[in-house]
Amino acid sequence: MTRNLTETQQKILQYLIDFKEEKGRPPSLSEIAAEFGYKNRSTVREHLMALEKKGMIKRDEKIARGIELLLEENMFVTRPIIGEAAAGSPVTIYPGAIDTVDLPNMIRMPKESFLLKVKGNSLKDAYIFNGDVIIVNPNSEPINGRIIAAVLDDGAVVKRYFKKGKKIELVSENPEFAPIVIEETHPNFHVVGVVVGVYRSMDAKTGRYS
Amino acid sequence: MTRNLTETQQKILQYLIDFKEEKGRPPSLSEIAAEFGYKNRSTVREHLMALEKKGMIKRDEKIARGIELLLEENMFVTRPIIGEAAAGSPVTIYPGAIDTVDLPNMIRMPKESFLLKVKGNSLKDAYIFNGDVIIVNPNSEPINGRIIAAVLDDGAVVKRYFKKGKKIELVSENPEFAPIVIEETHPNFHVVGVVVGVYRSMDAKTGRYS
DNA sequence: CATACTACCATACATTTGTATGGCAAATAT
DNA sequence: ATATTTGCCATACAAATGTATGGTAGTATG
Repeated sequence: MTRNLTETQQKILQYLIDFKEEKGRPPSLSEIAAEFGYKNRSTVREHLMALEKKGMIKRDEKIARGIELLLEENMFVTRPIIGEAAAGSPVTIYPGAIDTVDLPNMIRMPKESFLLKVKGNSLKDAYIFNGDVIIVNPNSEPINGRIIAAVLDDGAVVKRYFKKGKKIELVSENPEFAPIVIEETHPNFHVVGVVVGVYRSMDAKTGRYS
Repeated sequence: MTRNLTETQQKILQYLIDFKEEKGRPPSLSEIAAEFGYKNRSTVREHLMALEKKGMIKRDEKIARGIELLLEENMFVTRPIIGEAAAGSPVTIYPGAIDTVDLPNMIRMPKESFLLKVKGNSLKDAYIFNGDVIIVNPNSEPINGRIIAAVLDDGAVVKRYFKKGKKIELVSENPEFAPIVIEETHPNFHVVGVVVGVYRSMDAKTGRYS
């Protein structure tokens, strides 16, 4: 029966997802009503029943906040990749999502973090390869020796970070590229975040990237 | 004030985590009481207040299921690794967790999947290295060419899977190891799951694994 | 035109849920 | 030995929450 959702239903479903993501629990009928300006919980209930009928949620009747999101049962969740990163030559980070990657359900983005898809094999000495997805956490402080993503002048770089006095050294994993040394106060340098992990999907038929 | 938790408090905290993991929402006082055989919600409330005082949870007072797990606010969530896997030589998968890995918060296990830590560099031709964590999905059907984890006789193998007629060929990424060929009906062969991804934490100071 | 669906409201009701206070027994600390 | 903490219970209460039924309006659908 999974017909298309009406506009209202879509908005409510989105709210259910966002609310749960943020607060860690589903909203109550009252909370949904307040969000959408409904003066009545019954209205909300009807929408929820519609969403249930269409297979988007499962309601635990009689139970407070008994809303289960069936979307989350999927094994894979599609997440946006907001740019591409290469080690040697800077690559622009696009403002919007340019690509998506299917991450296992277990992989859920904290709102702050984002993904970059690695282009080329210039990071191979750090065991990061073409097509890998790096997880960047913008809230981590850069620590000497950690791999960071940064904006430098006209593009983005992914390099190992070393702060030495008032100078910052950005070292590529690939010895072919000489370290970049800049002043701490460099006007067009901004650390985007620390690379906290690498994820590689095994979806590809071969699992190889060459 | 984060003193050590009493035994009861630990059990309740664990229940909060498990419940939320499974049902997608925190439990109510009644549900906790039922679980532990308390005839009274006040008892539960006292334990929750103790947990809050000790900084383990945050309660949204007056709100149904207003229990926030402060553990989950952390950027990293500790997940159990249930075994170690090498490409060449089979390694036992232990029944319980033998080790843990800190995954970014974004990485949350679907109940079905599990993690294996890779030992040695024998999978290096698949760009999987010592210390990497592979994500195994037991519900995926093995497809020719995919890397699978399987139990063979006395241990576990992680190899590329090829089914050719009534024979199954398990190919190591490392050419030093000859392919294993078994009958489809081999009594002690069981596919554990398909390797759907690889995760590598960048926690290590250097980010290198050698 | 009649029918069905969507979207909202009002009112009423029963449960669930969290809160509050007081009491009791056993273990632990001073 | 006396106080404190821990762990549990009983009872009562108020608010939050989900349910139920009936009503109005607009818009599609046949």
